[in-house]
Amino acid sequence: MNKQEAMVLLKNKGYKHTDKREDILNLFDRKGGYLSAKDIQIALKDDYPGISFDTIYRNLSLFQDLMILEETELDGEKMYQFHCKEHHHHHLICLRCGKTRTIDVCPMQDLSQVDPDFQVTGHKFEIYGYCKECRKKIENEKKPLQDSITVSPST
Amino acid sequence: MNKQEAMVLLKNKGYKHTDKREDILNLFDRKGGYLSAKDIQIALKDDYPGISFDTIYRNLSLFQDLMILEETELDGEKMYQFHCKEHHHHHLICLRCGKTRTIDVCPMQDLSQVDPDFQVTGHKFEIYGYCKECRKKIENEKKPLQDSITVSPST
DNA sequence: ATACATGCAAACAATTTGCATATTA
DNA sequence: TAATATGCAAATTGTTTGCATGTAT
Repeated sequence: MNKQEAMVLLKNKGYKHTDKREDILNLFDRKGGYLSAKDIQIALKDDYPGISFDTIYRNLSLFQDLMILEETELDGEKMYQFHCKEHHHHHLICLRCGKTRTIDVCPMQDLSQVDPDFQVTGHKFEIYGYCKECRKKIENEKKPLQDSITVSPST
Repeated sequence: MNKQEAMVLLKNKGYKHTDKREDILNLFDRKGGYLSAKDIQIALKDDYPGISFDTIYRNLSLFQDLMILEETELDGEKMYQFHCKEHHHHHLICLRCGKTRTIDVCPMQDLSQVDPDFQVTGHKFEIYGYCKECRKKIENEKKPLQDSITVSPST
């Protein structure tokens, strides 16, 4: 799913076009990763200084109902990204920027016989860490400190 | 970790013995699965009608700090169970009763080379569903309805 | 007696809702 | 204009905190 498809879907379903709605979808299109309600509020602050969380939440939950977005919960916060209906997969999730990278391996494939008495209804497999870009940024933030350490290499 | 060990640990660390603390640990010992703060409050209602959530939360978070309990987040609620430090593993989690069953398979073992640029710091793999006991209970709840359906098998 | 534990009330953060108003089709 | 979207304010839920009091050591 992407912004274009989402806009068409909304129109077909009779939902109205609004700038905020479009811009929220734009954010997801540009970002290509998970965003929280707060992320959206911050990102739209310039264009819509007074945008209310109600609107954001209402739209997120509408988008979720329409399968435009999919949700996960990260550290107590709901995060959304475009729904990928093409095939079942999981994600690497960057804890700093929220960007995700698809991994096609699903651990369930190897687990057909874990426990025949347990009726499986769902599963969650997520890998957390830091993406290449964020690793660089983290390194740069550390630099000044690291230098002073590197100067005195041993005791 | 179990109640006995936890009590010893608490004493050694200088924390005081209280009935509530012990009974909370008893709950985890008896249950052997995830419990939420609310679960605990309900379970202790008879013995401590006025038990406050503060106390429950404070103890849960103390227990977590001391590695007595481990936490997961299920549907926006924090859930706790005894911490298993013996070996890395994952869980089948019953969505009805919270009981867990260990599975020793870890999908990370097969994923050494997913993305060399992504620095992995953690992962989550949980399988959700219904345990044997809860499946039975769910069946029984459905029974009356099922009977009336079974009487007229076809059109 | 002293330190730690608890209850109370209040604060918090994330999210949701009712209702009046504003906006799109 | 008719239906949908938004803002406002207030409610809800899960959780945390300050402070006075209570209790285990």
